[in-house]
Amino acid sequence: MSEYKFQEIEQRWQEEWQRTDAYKTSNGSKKPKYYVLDMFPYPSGAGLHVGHPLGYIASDIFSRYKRLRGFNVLHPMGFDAYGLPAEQYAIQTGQHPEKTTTVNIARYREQLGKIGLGYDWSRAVKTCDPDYYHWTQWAFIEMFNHYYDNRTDKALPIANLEKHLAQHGTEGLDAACTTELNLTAEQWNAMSVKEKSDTLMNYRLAYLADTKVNWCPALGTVLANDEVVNGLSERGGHPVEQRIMRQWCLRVSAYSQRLLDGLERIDWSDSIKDSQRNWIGRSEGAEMHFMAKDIDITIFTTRADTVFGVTFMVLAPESKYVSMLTTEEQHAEVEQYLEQVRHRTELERIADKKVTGVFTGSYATNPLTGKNIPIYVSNYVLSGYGTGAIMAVPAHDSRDYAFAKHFNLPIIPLIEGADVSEQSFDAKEGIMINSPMKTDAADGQDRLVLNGLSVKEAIAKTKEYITAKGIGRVKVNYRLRDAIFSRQRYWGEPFPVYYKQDEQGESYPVMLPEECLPLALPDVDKFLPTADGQPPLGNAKQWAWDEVNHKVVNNSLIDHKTVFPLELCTMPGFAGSSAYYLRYMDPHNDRELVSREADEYWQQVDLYLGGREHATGHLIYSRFWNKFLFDLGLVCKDEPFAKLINQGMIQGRTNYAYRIVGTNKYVSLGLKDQYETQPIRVNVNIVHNDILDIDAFRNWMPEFKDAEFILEDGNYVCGYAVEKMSKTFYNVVNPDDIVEHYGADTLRLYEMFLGPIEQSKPWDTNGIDGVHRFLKRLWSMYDNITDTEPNADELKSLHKLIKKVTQDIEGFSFNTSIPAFMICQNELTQAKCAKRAILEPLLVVLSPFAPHIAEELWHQLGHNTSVLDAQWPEWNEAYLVESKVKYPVSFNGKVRFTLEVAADTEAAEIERLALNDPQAQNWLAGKQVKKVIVVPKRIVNIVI
RNA sequence: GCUCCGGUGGUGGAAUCGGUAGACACGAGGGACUUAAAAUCCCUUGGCCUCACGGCUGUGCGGGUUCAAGUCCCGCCCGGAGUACCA
Repeated sequence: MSEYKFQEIEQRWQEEWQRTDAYKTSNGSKKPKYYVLDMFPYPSGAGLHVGHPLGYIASDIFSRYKRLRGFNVLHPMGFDAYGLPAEQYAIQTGQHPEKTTTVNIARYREQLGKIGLGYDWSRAVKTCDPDYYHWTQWAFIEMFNHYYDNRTDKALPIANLEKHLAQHGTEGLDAACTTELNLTAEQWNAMSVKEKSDTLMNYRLAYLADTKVNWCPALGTVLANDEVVNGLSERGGHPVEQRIMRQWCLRVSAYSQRLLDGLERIDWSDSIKDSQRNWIGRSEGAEMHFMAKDIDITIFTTRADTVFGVTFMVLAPESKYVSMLTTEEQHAEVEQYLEQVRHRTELERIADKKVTGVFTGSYATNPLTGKNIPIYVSNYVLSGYGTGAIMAVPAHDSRDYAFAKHFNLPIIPLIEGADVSEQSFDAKEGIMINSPMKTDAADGQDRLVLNGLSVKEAIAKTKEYITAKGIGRVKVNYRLRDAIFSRQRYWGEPFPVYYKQDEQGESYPVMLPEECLPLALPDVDKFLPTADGQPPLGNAKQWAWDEVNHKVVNNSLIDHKTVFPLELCTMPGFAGSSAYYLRYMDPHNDRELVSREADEYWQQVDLYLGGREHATGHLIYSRFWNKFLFDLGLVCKDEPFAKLINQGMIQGRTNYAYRIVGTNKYVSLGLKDQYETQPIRVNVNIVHNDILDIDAFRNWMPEFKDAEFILEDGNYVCGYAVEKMSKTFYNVVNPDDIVEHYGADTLRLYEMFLGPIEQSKPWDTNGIDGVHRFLKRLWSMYDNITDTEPNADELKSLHKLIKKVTQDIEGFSFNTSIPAFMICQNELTQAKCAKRAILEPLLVVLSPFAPHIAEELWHQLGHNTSVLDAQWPEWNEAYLVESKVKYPVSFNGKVRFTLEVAADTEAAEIERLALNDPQAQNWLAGKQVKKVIVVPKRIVNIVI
């Protein structure tokens, strides 16, 4: 019996596949296409751990399956090469991030290759490659040159807008914008270059604006909302504070509704669609106008029905109304409050739920009751949502309630039975009362009366009323904010932007001509910000744009006439990852992002695999970016990813040893309660099945050199806990080690066997031997192959397997295929079967999971073409069926039979077969059959 | 708080449309081979009762629908994930 030499087999086939370009995909093919994509990794210095390949293995299985099914499969891989760790490393060591990144990428490719993942590396992209970011910069320029037209619901050239403004001003314009403008054509035409530039910024899809940003002092850069978690930076966990800065932004919010609607048409998990819906945060409500003397304060509310319970108003500290409404007497107090708010970091704001606020001194008139109500400023109102001003209804909003209690403001309940003595009644249900209130002036005509209506009816009626009276209008609001696109970092895509000055010396941005792209990232001697606080690109000496000669020149030549300074910020991480899936379709095209032919051939990603942590980041930005390119007519699908699967995270399984306090003695898990112990994390790589390798432990670190042990049954048993996989917990398992020990095929099978792909689970090698044994047994089956015709049992076993595996792969539940292989193998071993007609198709269905062993055995069976190009076998239902009664069970006066019959057998036929079966008749002997119930799945219940 | 997902043996997890609950694997126990060990193979393995045949019970808890419920419905408990002054 020959030995299963997996190392030799795997190395040989990996080299062979590489030599023959086995995974190269062509764009022109008569076969139907299928595009499988993994979220490309950031190549970190730590290399891959066993958690990373989970999704890659799954997508690899799926691509191989699709290929065997006759599809032309695109399965590329690349690298999201810009990122903070390489830059932080550069700051510490002076090593150029490009160098670090190149080394890390080489390491990743080697590791991925060892797992036998079949990527077409000729299509690989990396985001830091100028040939790649050429198209990131290009897309940015296009966004700058477009605005969003709400009428046609698409992006249009900014030139159209300029023409409109020149002819009609803002009259008749319905475009996504930062603030609603009211301009006449004359006003527009009279503007200076700089003024026009500023005005257009209000509409451009990529625009420069002073915005409140998340500033992270430790990282020296701003962060997008999705990069801030609980007031700390996602990377590094540093505190983040609010600052007003001039930044490039993308008008993602213009696409809110389309991003929402698109979710209906794509096959993503409910949970991730839900996250996106939540993040976009559509809410239907009403805008209403409250007058404070001659100042019109517009508010947004979803509870128009509660307008009779408004007892005060609140403005966000950043609201433009604050300065307009603050009275002389209140001025000092308001200023002090604003100052206090300004100095708080995001984290402090989240942690501190204390009610704060200040009275402006002004009053507004409730447009429905005519009553005067005080206007406050408080940071519980956000400037970025709605209009930055609210009508406060303390009886029915918990935040307003807390504020009213604190400042002793009246609380008027508006819903029958609502007890508001202790807390507000926030539920949107009940019958309205006090609307209008008894104290309201009775003008007798056309008044809004809500009493007796349900909340829902009252909202509708109020909206109708305020619209008719011109007090307000129906309005939809979105929580989704525009993406801040500038980062004060070195290691990112440079903006293709330079700054000119007008006659007054005011600067405004100008895009580089598209034919001058890519604008390459310049060299710097230091990766830190400059002494005067400029971003790291401020250190570059060659960073000025010669407008005449179209080239980057030395900064000393800047004269603001023909040579201008270039933008010092770089783009954020999501810039490069937003359209990379398009580039794989046509990676070497130097004239466009993707050719029309390539785009029309590949269309969109059919299957996308990645972690769910990108739900509100990358997966929103990509959809936005793609929709924009779709509007421009450059891509043919308005959604980038037809189907999305989120693989779960593999957590670490940390092993613990228990040191007896104050000694260098360690007690086994089962005995530890007899001592006072202190748990110590042990390197998982010196523990097998929770049993510690004592010699390895002594050699692990000097402090354990003389360690003594109290054993149970001759072994030292470790405890365990599930934690994040991390170097500091000594629980990182490197896939290379597993590959060396068990082989790539075992690793692949085992990762799939661990559980459902979408579920997070700890890495636990305790079961890996079982999977490895399966492969060894399988290997030994191929020692004696005969050409004998298979019998019915063998065919049934094989076809059961084909059916199961086919359905599993289609349904993406690979974990249940592994048992199917084991069962089949078990059945065949019992049948002493080594028949070619059985084992050949078996190899084909196994090959996506364990490609190396399948390829080796395939060749041993005499094939001289790769198993990659075999044909996926179809199962034959006829082999699976025998008509016989199984499992007669009696209970509660019934006899139940399961019949194995063909799937399309009629109910009457099933009943006949059941009653005529000899085994069934034996059971029914001497009993009166009262009723026969035939239910789906060929189950027969006979009531006696 | 809100939204979503989940709760099945000692463990990871199976169970398609409501139809034999616990597949498969690990672990554990027993056995074969071996001087011995490793490797390999075989048997047992939810709980309770029984020499056995077999029976009872059992999918977080309490109800319900159904010939039939891990699965569907109602009400709880517990765990996980996401999100949060979003008016």
